[in-house]
Amino acid sequence: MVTETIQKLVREALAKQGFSIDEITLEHPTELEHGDFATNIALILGKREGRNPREVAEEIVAAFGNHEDIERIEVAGPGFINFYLARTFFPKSIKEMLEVGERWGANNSLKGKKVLVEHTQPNPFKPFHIGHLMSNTIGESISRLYDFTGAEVRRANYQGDVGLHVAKALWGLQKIGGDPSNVEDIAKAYVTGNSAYEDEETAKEEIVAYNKMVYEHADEIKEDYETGRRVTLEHFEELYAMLDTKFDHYFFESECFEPGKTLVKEGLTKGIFEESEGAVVFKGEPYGLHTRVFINQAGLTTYEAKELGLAYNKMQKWDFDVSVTTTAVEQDEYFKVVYKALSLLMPELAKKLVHVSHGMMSLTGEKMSSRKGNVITGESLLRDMLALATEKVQDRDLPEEEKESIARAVAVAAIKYSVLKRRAGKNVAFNPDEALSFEGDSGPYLEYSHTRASSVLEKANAVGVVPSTELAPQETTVLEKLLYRFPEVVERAQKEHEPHYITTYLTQLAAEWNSYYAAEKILDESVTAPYKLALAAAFANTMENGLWLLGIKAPERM
RNA sequence: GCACCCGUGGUGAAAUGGAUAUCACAACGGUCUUCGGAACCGUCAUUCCAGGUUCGAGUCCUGGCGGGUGCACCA
Repeated sequence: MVTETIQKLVREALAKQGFSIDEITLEHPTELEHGDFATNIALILGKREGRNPREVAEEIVAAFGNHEDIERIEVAGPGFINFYLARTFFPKSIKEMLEVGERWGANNSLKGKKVLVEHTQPNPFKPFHIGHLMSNTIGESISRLYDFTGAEVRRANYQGDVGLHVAKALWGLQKIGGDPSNVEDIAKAYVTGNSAYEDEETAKEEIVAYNKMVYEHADEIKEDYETGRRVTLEHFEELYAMLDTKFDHYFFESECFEPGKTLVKEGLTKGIFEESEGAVVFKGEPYGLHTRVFINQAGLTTYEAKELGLAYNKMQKWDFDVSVTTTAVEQDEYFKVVYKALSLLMPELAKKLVHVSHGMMSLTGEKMSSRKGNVITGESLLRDMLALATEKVQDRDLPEEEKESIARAVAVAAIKYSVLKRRAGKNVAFNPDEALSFEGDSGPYLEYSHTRASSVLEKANAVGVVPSTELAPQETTVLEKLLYRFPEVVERAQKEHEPHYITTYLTQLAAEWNSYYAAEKILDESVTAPYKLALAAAFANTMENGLWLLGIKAPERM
């Protein structure tokens, strides 16, 4: 990359002038007029040597060697050194991105590594709620970012198929005479069971008894349990397909309590855990954390112990190098405690685990499902968005089947974009009206920008114009100045587990493309038409890859 | 009470300790609807408060104020 070229030149110039510095940071100035890259080394050196930073900058610049990719170097402001890339650099970069195609933006930083990404974690017998939608969106995007490092990536799902929620649903099914093979009945049964558990003492006792039966796999509930579990899990698969996610591994709580218990017992003999009030706990206080129960007084493993079991099971299943888990921020403190305990038990394993949290989504605008008096779940949100997107494409002159896939792509883009446009840990105020306006700052806006480029490419194909980077216009466009940065953005997003860098970049890129598109006619029969077409192709390629990283499809038309 | 996260135009967001804080929505005013108007161009408006560190602070530190989340047998 050019960054390495510049770094090297800086190092050489510094050596020539007798300066030394550990790290050379390069950044893109906010203002494009300030150049393509800038470094603040002169400010640091000036401070260290007690000299005027501008003077130091001038000396460094004077020692610079020439390079074909660099047109000029300037000292600016308090002592920044600004680099302006040569015109010839840009056509080269466009050529390269077109050649790389599908993997444009990818790198090989983790080639040969195995990365497991756990996300979504819905529970059988319970609705797929908005938190699951967020975890799915972020988890899938992180998976794809890792894919772009050259690592082998597998997606894992961890689901609670035992526990009180299951008991509530099974008890509820009995109560309302529901059909365990019907997901809607199960949803109703869960609501019934849940409120009965809160309000009625006898119901509560019965549900607790059901819970015991669930753990014991008792004959009385066996059939309903298995049917309900299978049906709800199958139902989730439909949602995953809509969201364009697939899982390679499924882990269940019912498989995790045994190994979890074993680990805790082992830790107890090593003094990592201790007994307290009849339970087995991990004291987090010495580490600035809090105490949590791993095995309760009844001798049952809690979620904490199962988490340890899960980590163990994952490792058994696939010997990964990194395992990322995405959950809601509510679990931040919980994860700190569990990982601390694990780091004492199995330090090698604990080192490989990363927890990424996402914020909570709140809905504004009180629309859609809430009108019908239902609770808004992740599923209902998805379906409502789909219905509205379908309405939107209705009047397009396209085959029905294509309209359907476009509506799906648009609905998913609207939701995913609003989740991925901000830092992962921040709460999302989702406004369906805004996301559905499909204007400006939105997923469909990005998709639309892409279809405009596709459309030009199609037209060019029809009239026989072929993209070429040979004859470039004199002036470098802002579009070109943004396009070559894509791999840097990808790298940063992956390292920080922050897909929103991609979203922000793509939005800026799309705005620039639309602006260019409005100002320039591409197929104008001039000698530079093939170059402008190459720009359109490079934009389409970058947008497609970028959207893919967000888990969003880029239709050819919409 | 303690801990963690967060406070940026009217609204939703962005910003690697850098240069004049960047976008979008809303509002207002425009655009030969050309290769697709789900677009483009323009106007308007912002870092919670008080100290501190720094050549330089939305960003780091201390103290307030406001919001969210978590703190023993739920997941």
